[in-house]
Amino acid sequence: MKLATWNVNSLNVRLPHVLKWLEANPVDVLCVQETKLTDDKFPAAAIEAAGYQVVYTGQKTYNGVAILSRLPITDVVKNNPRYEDAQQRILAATIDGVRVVCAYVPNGQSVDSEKYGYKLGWLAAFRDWLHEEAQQHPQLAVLGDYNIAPEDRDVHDPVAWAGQVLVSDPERAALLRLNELGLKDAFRLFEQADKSFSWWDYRQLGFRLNKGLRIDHILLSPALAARCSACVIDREPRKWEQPSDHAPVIATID
DNA sequence: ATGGCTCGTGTAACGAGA
Repeated sequence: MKLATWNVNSLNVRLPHVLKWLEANPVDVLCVQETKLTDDKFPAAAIEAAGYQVVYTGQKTYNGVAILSRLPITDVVKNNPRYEDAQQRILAATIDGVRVVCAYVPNGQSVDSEKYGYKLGWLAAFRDWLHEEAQQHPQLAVLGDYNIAPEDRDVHDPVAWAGQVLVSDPERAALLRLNELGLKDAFRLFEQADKSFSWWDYRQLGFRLNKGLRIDHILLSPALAARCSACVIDREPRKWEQPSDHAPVIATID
């Protein structure tokens, strides 16, 4: 079973990229973030024609998440039931015995903004809810755009980024509290090349100079981590015309 | 240097992303 996550930065613009990528990478599950589409505009028919079932929850202009699956999807939950939030950032579903959570963690904008406080509060509530999910579902995978680079090795220039949003200590501590639930970063279960990133700024030749961050993650419960045999970032679609600024991350579960 | 891209909105700049 292959599970993937990809922040597409507008599914309206990126639907052709998603379909092309799925054709070359027929993963079983793809979690998508930043669809930026209300549900009435979601391109469900095109995705189903490609052989995927899909569930989604979106809003106008911002946020929006979806789960695409080749296998039946059951027990769908939209948003964190413990946290009142108008922003559409979470979907959970059970697929082939695995509880899959698709998450778009708030960006935070900057450490001195109100949005940063929202991000930390959101993450605390996310942790509390995942604690329950982990107890109910031993086979738990939490995939998404976390908007946090866990360590300095996940940052192209740790000195320039020190203390900034996506990298700051409180954000990293919030991510560690998810790890304390037993959730492991699938990417770090394996040897990886130095300077492996999942996002590159559109500006200043960010991708060409590999000035990136690793902020998209697949966290696995202990039972799933034990079944995981690979985790990779696919840089290929970042090279395509009109790309998303994020690359997909894929975990293989045996 | 608060710039540099890209997207949605809406049809001109502007907010937001990361």
